[in-house]
Amino acid sequence: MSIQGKVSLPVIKRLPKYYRYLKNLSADGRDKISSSELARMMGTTASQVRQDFNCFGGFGQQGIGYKVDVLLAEIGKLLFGDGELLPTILIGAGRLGSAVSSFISRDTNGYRLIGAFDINPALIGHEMSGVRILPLEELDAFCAEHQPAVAVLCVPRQSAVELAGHLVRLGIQGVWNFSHYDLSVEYPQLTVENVHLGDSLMSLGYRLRNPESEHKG
Amino acid sequence: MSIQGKVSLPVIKRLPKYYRYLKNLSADGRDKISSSELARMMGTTASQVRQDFNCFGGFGQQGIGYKVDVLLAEIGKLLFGDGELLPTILIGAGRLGSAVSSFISRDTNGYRLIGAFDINPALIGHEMSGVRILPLEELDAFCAEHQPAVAVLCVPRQSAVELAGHLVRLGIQGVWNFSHYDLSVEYPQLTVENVHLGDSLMSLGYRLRNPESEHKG
DNA sequence: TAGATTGTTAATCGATTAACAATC
DNA sequence: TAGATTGTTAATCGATTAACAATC
Repeated sequence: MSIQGKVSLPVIKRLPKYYRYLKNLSADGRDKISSSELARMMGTTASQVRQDFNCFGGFGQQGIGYKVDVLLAEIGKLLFGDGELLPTILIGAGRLGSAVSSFISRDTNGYRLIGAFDINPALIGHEMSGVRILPLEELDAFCAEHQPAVAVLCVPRQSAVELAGHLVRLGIQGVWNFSHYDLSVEYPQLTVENVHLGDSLMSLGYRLRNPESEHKG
Repeated sequence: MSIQGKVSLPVIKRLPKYYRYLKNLSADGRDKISSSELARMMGTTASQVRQDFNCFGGFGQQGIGYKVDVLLAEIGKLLFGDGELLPTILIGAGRLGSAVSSFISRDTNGYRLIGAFDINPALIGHEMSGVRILPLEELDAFCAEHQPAVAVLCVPRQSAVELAGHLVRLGIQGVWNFSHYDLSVEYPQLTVENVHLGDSLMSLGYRLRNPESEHKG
């Protein structure tokens, strides 16, 4: 329930996955689930499921299992806080930015998209996922007024570095970074999620070209 | 140089990152680099850099360091093979698909986008990153003729599961999966890279709401 | 009570880091 | 030769898995 201060990153990264599976179970009308069944569904072990849930305080019932709605509520509370949505801005409203903006408003909880920015005059003034696209020059004034907590960067890699420095000075706490640049190295004062789309595809290719799981001593 | 059969996933996932940094060094005209300097730049340790490089056979020079172009060539060869590009199709040519298609052709090596598919009549026939968008009905015939190795799925989560099963039967070896569904659980015969955009953002939010790195015993 | 399943501690496993001899 | 830096083995660290007593 309350944070023990000792939750490791691997566990945190699994929380959204638990949340997705529990959402599905809930939609299917299931009210109880055991660690072993959940583990089987998710491709992990019952031990890990129980270990993970116990980082936050056991909300299962011995001999019975876990109540789906209790788990959903507890993990939801952990992920999204107590209802207060994090004000979020998006910078770079091109194709990627546009796609990601709909994730923010549709596929995640815990965030509220309050502004979008671009330098392309052709995009400025248009609406995207419920907000109007503003010119980048208005970023400072906007942040001074609305105090966003999170910035989602969908800009080319070069721009990302300077922009991150600027965002730090504007009081941004977290960045979701789509550029091919590791912002966390240069800006440890930010909470950064580096998402390098090309990297994933490259490592997939490596694994395809070097199959290790088959007929090999 | 040749694969020892014992390269762990964490190492593989770091290869593209090494590749990016080495590309930058090369562009800056650097010809040599030590493990410690590379580590400092990337936010890791010299030990890890050397350990990683030695999974594939040492291509450094004791007392001197590593030659940037040698590293680039070796890691490039590991990631992309010996020049043969993996034929790749993309399914779902909406905003996300459109954004990702440009990554495939611009920001990665080792892949060749040979086809794109969608069910939306408004998109069919249009060009996207150098290929024409075809109706999904033509997928089977297309695969029979061109034998793609990789499929990039940018479709809603429901569609992804059935589609993956279908792709397996069509002989696809790897899937880059953007849907909110863990294909690797249901299709272990596929090499899958699950990219759940919402998940990243959720765990970023958790970390923002639970700062652990500051004034705490 | 008996069966099931959690909470939690202990054992294992694997990845990262440190150390140092080899060598350029 | 002396200094630097790799290759590689050993030590540490952390995460996952196994085991089992507690308990519904």
